[in-house]
Amino acid sequence: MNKNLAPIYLIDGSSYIFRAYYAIRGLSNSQGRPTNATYGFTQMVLRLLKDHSPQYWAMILDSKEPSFRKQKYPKYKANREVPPEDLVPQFEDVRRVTRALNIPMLEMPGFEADDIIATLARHYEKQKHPVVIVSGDKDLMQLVDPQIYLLDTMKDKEIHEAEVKEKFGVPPSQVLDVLALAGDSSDNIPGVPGIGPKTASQLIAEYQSLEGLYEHLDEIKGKKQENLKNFREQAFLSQWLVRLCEDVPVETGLEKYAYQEWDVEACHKIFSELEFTQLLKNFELEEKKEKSERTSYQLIQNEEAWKNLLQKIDDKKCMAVDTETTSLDIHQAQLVGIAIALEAEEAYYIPLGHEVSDEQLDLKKVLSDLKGPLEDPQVEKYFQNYKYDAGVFLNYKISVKGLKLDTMLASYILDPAQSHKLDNLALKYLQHSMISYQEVTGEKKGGEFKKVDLAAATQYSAEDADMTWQLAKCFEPQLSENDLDSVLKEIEQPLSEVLLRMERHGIKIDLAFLKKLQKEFQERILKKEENIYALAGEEFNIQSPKQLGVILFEKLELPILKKTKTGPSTNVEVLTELAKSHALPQEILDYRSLAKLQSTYVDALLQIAHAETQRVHTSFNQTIAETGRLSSSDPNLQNIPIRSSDGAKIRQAFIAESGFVLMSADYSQIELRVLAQLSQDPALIEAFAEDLDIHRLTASRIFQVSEEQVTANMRAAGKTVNFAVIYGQSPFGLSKQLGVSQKEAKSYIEQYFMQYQGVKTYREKILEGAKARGEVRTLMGRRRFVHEINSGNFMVRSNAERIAFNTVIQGTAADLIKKAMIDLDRAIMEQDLKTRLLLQVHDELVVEVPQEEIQTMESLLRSKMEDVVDFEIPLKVSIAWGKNWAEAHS
DNA sequence: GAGCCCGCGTAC
DNA sequence: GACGTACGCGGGCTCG
Repeated sequence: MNKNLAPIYLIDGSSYIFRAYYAIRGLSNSQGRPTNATYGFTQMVLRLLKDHSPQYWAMILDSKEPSFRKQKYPKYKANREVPPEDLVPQFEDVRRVTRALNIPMLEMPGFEADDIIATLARHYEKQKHPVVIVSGDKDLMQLVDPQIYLLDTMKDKEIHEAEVKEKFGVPPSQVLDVLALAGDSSDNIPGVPGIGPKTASQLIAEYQSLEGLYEHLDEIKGKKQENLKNFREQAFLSQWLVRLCEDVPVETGLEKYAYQEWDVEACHKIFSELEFTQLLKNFELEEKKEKSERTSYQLIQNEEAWKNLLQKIDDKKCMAVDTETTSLDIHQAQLVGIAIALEAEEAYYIPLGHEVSDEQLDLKKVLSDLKGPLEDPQVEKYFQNYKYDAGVFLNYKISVKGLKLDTMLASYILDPAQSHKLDNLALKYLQHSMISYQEVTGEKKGGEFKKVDLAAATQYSAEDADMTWQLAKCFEPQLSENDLDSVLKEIEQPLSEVLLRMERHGIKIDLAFLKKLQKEFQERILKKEENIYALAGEEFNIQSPKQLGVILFEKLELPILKKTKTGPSTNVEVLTELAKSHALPQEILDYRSLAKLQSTYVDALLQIAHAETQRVHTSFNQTIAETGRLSSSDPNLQNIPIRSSDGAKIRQAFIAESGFVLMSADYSQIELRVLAQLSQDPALIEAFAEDLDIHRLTASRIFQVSEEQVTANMRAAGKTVNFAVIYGQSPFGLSKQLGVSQKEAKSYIEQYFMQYQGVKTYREKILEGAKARGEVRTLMGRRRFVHEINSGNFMVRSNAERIAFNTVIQGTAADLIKKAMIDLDRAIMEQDLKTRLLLQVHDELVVEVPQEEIQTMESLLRSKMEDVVDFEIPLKVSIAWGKNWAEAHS
């Protein structure tokens, strides 16, 4: 191939439309217009453009008119005659996209796309101009030669002569006859009965061609010969059908296929119509520069401008605020600048720490001027992620008050499943595509904002504040229309202030103890490792399920009990079973649990604890869990081990400051109590009213024995079933967990609902409401959409039903503890106590209490948690304390 | 080397 | 296919 010339790319558009249609299912815009094929097609073209930047190209499509093949042989492609109903309108969309992208488009009545491709390919081949056929279609492989190859963009594969030979066993020139002989049921190419692709390849490889084969028909044995003889005509008809026409009357001047820039306006129009939002975003990058010049954000660089801005803030008493800092880690973050919006499209940027020679106001001066309004609750504020910006200001001893609305929290409350990032929200709710941080810092990653020049920084940062303002104005009516005001204003927003304090305070780690533990674990891990290598007879990476699989299932020939997507499973369940027949699996299990504790907890905590203070500062994420729970990360302190004895050692490393204790308050069975209250099931209500052992009660009811007759095993089963109900577990899942038959598990579930009729009707009521409204709500009005609840697919629907029911229970429990945190925090502030809230673990609060406040806090925790709502069902809290977290569990 | 998915395991 | 909600580790693959 002549590598000095830019090849011409001939795109087999029609085949891509079909491939995209079948590969992507169920994509449509909000009007229900199908877009799957168009989307896949467009993606392919853009990918081609990005990866190969063709200088010459053409989009070749099938004509709507029947081809010459069809006229001679009506059955040809008969089963493809009527394309699926939801594909039909997409043919025109594909043409519009092609026109918008300014790709030369070719179609010719009476010919198929393949014929046009063959014509052009042969034409340029003769001129020694390289050709790339963009297609995965095997019929086109007959065209491959030194000057021509196929590019399958979906598989990202180039098909040259060698690949063709590998696939068909013959060179490209003979592919035609292999295809003819083998036939193709999807195109109604008859071929010869009894001869498939394999046999066809062999025969053509041996006799070079169809003609050659028939000359030597006598050499073929048995049934094959008979079929070849009987279907000779059909074989040559097939050959005619498969052979591509190479003289379609099309334009061949190369200049006609030269690349041209796309039509931005047309692209914008069609992509908006089809709602290709991601693509739109790319296109809007183009327009953005103009736009950002139009909206004039103001750079505040001198005293006069600053005084003016302060005056305006004082007049309006309402602003959106955003900070730029040196780090996302709040403990490192130093201010680089502050952006303030006072109206839609009216925003200001105050640079304070840029590394430029331009004039900047003095940081101290600006902060001392701004402290008043920021701390004034009468000056209303909008933030995107208040917790972060307020934390930054707290680094400068400014305690922000007057949070009116946090757009991130509002987004979470409106739809917890959506993205809550500012740029995504601006695109979705304001149809505005924002400048990205990367664009502004001009670096792939880790770009530093303080190095950005002031003009660019103003455009970027003021836009953040502007969008925050505009989104807040957009969300306010939506929140009240959907009765979501109170959960935002009374739960999430106040909570974010509590969480900010918790995160900043952190929890103390006994580093010396943890280092000893690290050493102990390390030694035990090494010993296990030696045992494992001895038992396996070789060294391998124990942490690689793949390598472990080879040892267990190939070398030792242990049975494969379960498979994952990628190979045999080696999880606890499997290894526990295998441990009965071999010593190695148990050793692996022991190794794994130690290695897990070591890497996930011991190493990580030592790594992340601040050396001077010995404290770790988790992030409590408020907008992640779709049920309304919090999540914790960096590090995650909501999954510190408790069950195993080694795991519990890790809890000992969480300690109180000297003179303090750690106190933990646990809600007892909060979710079951919520279930009892919401369902009003009489048996559950009575059980909790009398403080019975609920798991024992459930056991006695599902096993139909008296409570005294319930054994420890039965109680354990009762407990499992109680949880199974909350999670919506199926008989299959329950049976696996309990180790009983599916039939048995099914009877437990049935018994449960029989015995607790109130729960049964309540569940039905929730599902009914969910089906009618497409959403569920918690006690405090927190909403979660469950669109899939009306799906025709059993599995999808069942999943939605589990989500619906579980969300009401789990989410209500989350509401309760969140409210308790707010109440508790308020009481601590009002009474000016030294106690600090440190952690929340879904149904548990951990506080650090000075010795002299132990009694006070025990009763305060109890009252704030137990009295958080007025239920008929009593809420019960168990409290314990000690010098570390392990001791703080009773 | 960064970024992502997978398998696995920890919590409630 | 089968239990709701999370986070994060190490392995291993892809891509630049």
